[in-house]
Amino acid sequence: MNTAAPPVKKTFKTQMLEAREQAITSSVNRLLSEKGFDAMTVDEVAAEVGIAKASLYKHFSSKEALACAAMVQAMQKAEAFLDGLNQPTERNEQGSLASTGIAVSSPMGKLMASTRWTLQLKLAGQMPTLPSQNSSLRATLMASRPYMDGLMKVSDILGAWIMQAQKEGRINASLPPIAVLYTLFARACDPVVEFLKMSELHTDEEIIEMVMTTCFAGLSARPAETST
Amino acid sequence: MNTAAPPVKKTFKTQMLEAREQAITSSVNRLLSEKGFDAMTVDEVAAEVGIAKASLYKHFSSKEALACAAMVQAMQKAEAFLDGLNQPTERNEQGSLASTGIAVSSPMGKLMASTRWTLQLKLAGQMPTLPSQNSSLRATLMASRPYMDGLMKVSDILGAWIMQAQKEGRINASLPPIAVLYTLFARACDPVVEFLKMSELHTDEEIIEMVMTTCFAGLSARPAETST
DNA sequence: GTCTATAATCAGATAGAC
DNA sequence: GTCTATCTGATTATAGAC
Repeated sequence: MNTAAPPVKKTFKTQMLEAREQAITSSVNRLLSEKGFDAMTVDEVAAEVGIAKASLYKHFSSKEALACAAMVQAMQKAEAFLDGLNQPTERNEQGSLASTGIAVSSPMGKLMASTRWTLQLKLAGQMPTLPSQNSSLRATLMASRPYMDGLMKVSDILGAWIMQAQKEGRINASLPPIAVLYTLFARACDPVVEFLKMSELHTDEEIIEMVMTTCFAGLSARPAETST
Repeated sequence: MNTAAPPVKKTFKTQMLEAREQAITSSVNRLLSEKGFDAMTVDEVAAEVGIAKASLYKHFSSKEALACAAMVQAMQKAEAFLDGLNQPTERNEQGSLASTGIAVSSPMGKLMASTRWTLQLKLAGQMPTLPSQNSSLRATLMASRPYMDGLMKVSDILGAWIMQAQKEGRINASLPPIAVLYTLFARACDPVVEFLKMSELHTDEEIIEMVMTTCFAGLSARPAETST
């Protein structure tokens, strides 16, 4: 069948389009991470991408849609990472987290790896922070199928790990899974990371370790853990 | 001496002024807590207070100054609360926190009481949330003596408790005190509280207990605590 | 689809009467 | 000090040529 030719051309044009849009969402992602939705202006986005503002609006119908696309992309990246943790690779199967007896392949290990990944992304300035309060963006996100789909998939994966980790006695079983889930999500916009970064007293790795500690072990001193 | 009369009148006028400004900061406080600095408009503030926008500007020179006044007030309230915990009242001396052996009068007990108070205020919609990213407001706050004074006093009090609690083996001594301080401050803008509140699955008290648990005990299951 | 130029809107701030 | 009415600037969004 020679129906192959037209699709090829279409694919090329589509690829060009997607590459441009990819460049846009990438810039939006950075700006969103740096200053947040309200402080980010469409002019800045256009300037950073290197195209005219009007051209932006040919790709995205509003500032909210722009931010939404970036959030969707971030969500899909997260989903891909979580899926990767569920793939039994050699690294995942054999690794164990430093100074704990927790295997990377265990539900608890995956939760910790996910959290660490989130913090790394945030410190690298690649984690778009949605203002928990802004309503116009929230409305757009809630109405976006791709975003909500991604959010649900991520929630499902994490939720399953949380419940497994609770059964295995790793996560405090007295906490509702939803509370654990929200607490993990909240690491994506934890101001402690920024504050510690601004203080310039610690390396990124140290900051991550500290936040991981407060997140999983809490502020209280821990009695010696029972060996595993 | 009959120099008493003029001061009386002046005091009265001052009181009127302060009462009005108190009403303004109170409204700002509520709006700041509800929607944040960016989403809050000066028109809304004027409407809620019940005066014209121009009148607002007779009291405060800018939107930032408006928010700053509210933040200062909140900070002073916090300072007063912390001071109260340091006063040896009967309640403080004898109380002990439910289901733990931690005395309210101990440094750890005071830290937990402070955190609980913060969460209660937040749930009551009385905790003005400063956007960690907004720069114009941050600049104003940094330049405000009353705010910075309050911030430092609060930080000093909490910092002292933190170091004492670390010496007593209550707070994880491997965490830098500043990281602990930031982590406690962050409870004032913890999105987990809002998320859980929105889910409508839990009472305010339950939400507070969950956040207190994740904050101090962490997400991980804890082995049986050594008795105290 | 990209551009320049411009419209439209909204919100912070002010003028000037009372 | 408070008001109404207005200014000003910034920002989102679009018109129309190419």
